[in-house]
Amino acid sequence: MVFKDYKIKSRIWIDGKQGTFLAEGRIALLKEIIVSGSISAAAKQMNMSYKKAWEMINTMNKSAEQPLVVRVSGGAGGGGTQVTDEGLKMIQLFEKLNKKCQVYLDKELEKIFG
Amino acid sequence: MVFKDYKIKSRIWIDGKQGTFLAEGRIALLKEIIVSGSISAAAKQMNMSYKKAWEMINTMNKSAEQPLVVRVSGGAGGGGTQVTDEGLKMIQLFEKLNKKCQVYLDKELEKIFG
DNA sequence: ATTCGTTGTATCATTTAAAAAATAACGATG
DNA sequence: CATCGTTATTTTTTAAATGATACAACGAAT
Repeated sequence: MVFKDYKIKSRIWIDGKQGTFLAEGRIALLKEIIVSGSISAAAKQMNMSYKKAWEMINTMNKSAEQPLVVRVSGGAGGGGTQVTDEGLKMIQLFEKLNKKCQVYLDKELEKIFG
Repeated sequence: MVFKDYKIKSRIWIDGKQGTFLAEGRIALLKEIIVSGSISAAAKQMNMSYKKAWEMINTMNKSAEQPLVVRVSGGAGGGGTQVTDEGLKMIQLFEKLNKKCQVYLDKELEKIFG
């Protein structure tokens, strides 16, 4: 069994017209936004610059037919960001697909070298 | 059908003790080496620096139980590099797995949104 | 022992990407 | 209309990956 010391890893993402639509980091970002209700707080939590987080959110929203988040600038508390139902659906979709892919690959490797 | 404008993409790789063992670029490099019998020629063909190609080859060989390439320095023609049978097996394994992964993901997306 | 083209190694320059910082815009609220 | 913390944008700085260059080591062949 040569392959016991090796691990197979995978990364999936979904491309749209504007470039990358969904990927691991973006999903994590969405989940942090759900918790904090703020891009800046989510970015800080993830040790990511606000700019990068904003750009991710922006391209995601542009790529999506329906926005994944709604952003409010100004107002009481300065504003904030909410993940939409569409956003929740995308999170579930991506994570389900990602998990399935991992399981499949592990099984394939096992099938070949088991 | 919301997803007709989106494409799912994937990337797989195999990690060993020394870090990345097999990945897309390394497989392509191996294949170029088969053609040319030389690291430097393969690197040039791929628009890659010799140094980077050499480092890839080196970590691959260190991670493998049996070397994927044998390198000869000096001699008639200056030397050269040959891909071993083990190397050929790894190429086949990786490409097979990669292809299967793509097919699987496309099928999964179709199953959900078809 | 000279030649050859390759592998192998080190150094420096350049380009690119990421991070950080600074600033403006926003708008409900008191 | 001043305040607040957020979103949004621009600029600057830093770090990292990449590229280029140069040169030593190698060893069969002539």
